[in-house]
Amino acid sequence: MTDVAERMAELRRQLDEANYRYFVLDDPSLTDAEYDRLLRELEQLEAAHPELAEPDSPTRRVGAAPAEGFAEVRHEVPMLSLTNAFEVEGASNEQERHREVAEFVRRIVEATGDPEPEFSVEPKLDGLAVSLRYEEGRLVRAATRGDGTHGEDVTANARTIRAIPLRLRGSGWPAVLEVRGEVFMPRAAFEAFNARARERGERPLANPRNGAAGSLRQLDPAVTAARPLAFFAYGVGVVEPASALPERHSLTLRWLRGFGLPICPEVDTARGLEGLLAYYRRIGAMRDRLPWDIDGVVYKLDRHDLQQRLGYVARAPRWALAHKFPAQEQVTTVEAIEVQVGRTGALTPVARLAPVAVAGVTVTNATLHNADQIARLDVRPGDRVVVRRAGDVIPEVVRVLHALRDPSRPPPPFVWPTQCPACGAAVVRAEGEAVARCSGGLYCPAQRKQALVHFASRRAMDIDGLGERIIDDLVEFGFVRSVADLYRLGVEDFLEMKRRAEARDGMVPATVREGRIATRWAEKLVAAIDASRDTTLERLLFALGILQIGEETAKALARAFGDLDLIRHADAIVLLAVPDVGPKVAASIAAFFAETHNQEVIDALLAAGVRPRSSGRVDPDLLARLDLAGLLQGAKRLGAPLEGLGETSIERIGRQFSAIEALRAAAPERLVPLGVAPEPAAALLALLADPHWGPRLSAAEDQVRRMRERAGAAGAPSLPLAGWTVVLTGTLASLTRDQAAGLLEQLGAKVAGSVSGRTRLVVAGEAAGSKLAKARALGVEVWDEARLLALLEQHGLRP
DNA sequence: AGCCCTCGAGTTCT
DNA sequence: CTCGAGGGCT
Repeated sequence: MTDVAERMAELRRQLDEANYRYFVLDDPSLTDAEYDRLLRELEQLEAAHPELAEPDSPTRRVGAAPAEGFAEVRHEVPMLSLTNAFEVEGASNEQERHREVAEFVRRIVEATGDPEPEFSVEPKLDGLAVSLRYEEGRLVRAATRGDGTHGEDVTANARTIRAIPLRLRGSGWPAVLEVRGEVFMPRAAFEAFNARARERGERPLANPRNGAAGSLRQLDPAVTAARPLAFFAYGVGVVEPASALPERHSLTLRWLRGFGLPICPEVDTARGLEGLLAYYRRIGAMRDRLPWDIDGVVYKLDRHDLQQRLGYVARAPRWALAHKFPAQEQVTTVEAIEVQVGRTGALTPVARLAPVAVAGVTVTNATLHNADQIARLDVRPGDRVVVRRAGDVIPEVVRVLHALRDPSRPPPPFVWPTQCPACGAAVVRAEGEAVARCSGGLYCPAQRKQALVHFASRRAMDIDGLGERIIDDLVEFGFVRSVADLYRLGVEDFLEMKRRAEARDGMVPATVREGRIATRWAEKLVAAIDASRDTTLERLLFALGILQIGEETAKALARAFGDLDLIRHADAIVLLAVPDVGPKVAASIAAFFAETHNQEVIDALLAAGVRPRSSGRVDPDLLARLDLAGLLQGAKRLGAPLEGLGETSIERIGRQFSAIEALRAAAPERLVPLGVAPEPAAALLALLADPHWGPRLSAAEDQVRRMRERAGAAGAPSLPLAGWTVVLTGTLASLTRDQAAGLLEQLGAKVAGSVSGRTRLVVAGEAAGSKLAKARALGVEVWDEARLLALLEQHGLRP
């Protein structure tokens, strides 16, 4: 019993503290979810042990006393709080999951005798509740809720909110009307406000709710006026004469709207439990698309006379219920901060979290991105943190609850490692770059493993079943060092690997017990590896894991050269002629192929029977760009010392000379008639004599010559959509987006993800959204699916 | 020289 | 999905 009493005291202390910080200081230390959880625990304990309940318990009041600086206002008709209902986690069916709502409806059915009572339903906005008093149609006072009976006078601030009318419209209003509603900050306004604040170097608001609450409690109304606040009315307080009030809540809202008061557009009515839950689901589904933050929906028995009959429990009406959505933010503890090593050696800090349920899934990890982010958040092992699922998918640490740190023993700050946690190599962070990298390269086991995972992944070599777990073991037991080793593995190798893994994990050797199944598994893997031998050049290029080479650049390279052999021996000068390849990317590719080890791996892959399919045809546009001028231009972009030699000069020189050799043999005087000043001319000839650049340019020229020979005189037939940038939007009926993109590319088009000035065509399927709108705004040509199919048909392509 | 767009890379959980 | 940075256009 003492334990229970202590726990209750602790809960009361925590809740009081949270109230104080939230209501008085506007600096919350707990999330709503955390606060609600503590409050409910205390409620349950008080219900189970009424003798230990205290009259001033946080469960008996809505908020803390008003802060100094605002006059106190007494609410004649108290501003009520609502009973909250939450989803029951892990419930097997709808009824059970919404048990509290079902009980709410059942009680009302019993009390009213109506088997399907009618409710007024509305979204529960996340803002600040206020009461607006209108006398003779004029706004005379605005007050915050405070503790429900005493609030703060915020008239001056409320008057600055444009959504709040200073005078009621029309003439049918009662002599005294108190309007209850929510002041909030629409999401877009919040984003815009913060963007501006950041531009000016001011502190951005933490979230729209705090933005609203903080703004209304500014002592200087000018500050409030600058904040983009909005208001929705959802009820009434004092109404004189009382007879003016309509008979139903839904009619009351309409009545208020008639006076020029904003009402939430999603307000509706619903019948019975099924009607309420349907509304809950409908609003829940559109939650992310709504322009304001909501944390649930509110159900109110529609008829006022029936409301009267049901009455109140403490401060909460029995005729209304707030049905809350599962929390999207939760508080948990950082158990450790670890550093992961990625495929490229990038070091990423990850917070290991005490497991916590956020919007339906259990979260245990959250990325911290990089050192800057850790510094910005000031997150340390042991900290209590607010976790959110960003975009409802990837968990992220929103902020650290620094107030909850024990000031006498603050946790030690996270120290960035100087050595790679996987291989011990030095950690380097290039100047001006956000990421730190392990310098171990392929000697680092973590990088090697990730390189293998990438190689096998779906968009690369697509080796089905070869996931991270298996690759870990293959590397650990020495079966595989490079990607080429995969093609040497047999069924027995996989079985042996599994036996060792099981022995290591101290498991019953299932391989032995379930020999058949294990053998089937190994055979499948070997077959999947075998199947990957038949691949395309672009997939293989992507799979190699060359820094800066993703799917798109791999595709561009494959399309331009049409042959692996040309690419793996190409100089950066030649690579630069590929569209979307600039100096950095070209250098990265050349550096990769300059490594003997990488060339050996490619040889081993080819020897193992990997056959990258490719057109075998050099893109004529590429060759066109690789004339003498193109080569010189490329050398200049790669840092060759050709200051003062402009583009037009290079063009002229290229037209005048047939080849590098001819230029090298030329006297400087021959360049002068071309309009080239003496110094740049000398610089150019010096470059050709330079022991590094001279031979390099000649070699590049040789490469281009070989490519020309290979291309032959035929020349490529031009494709119907060559040079077109096409964007797909909406859902196509007869083919997937990927298929459509593939077919369009076969016609020579470049398929982009978003509409811009460069877009030549938009293909719009069903339910096309913003991209279509933007295309129309920009006057971009728009096709429907039928038109696309007709074009494909015309060129012998079928979905 | 500066801006806009696109691409690459990393991330979570079922 | 989000960030950062590379590439190319104005």
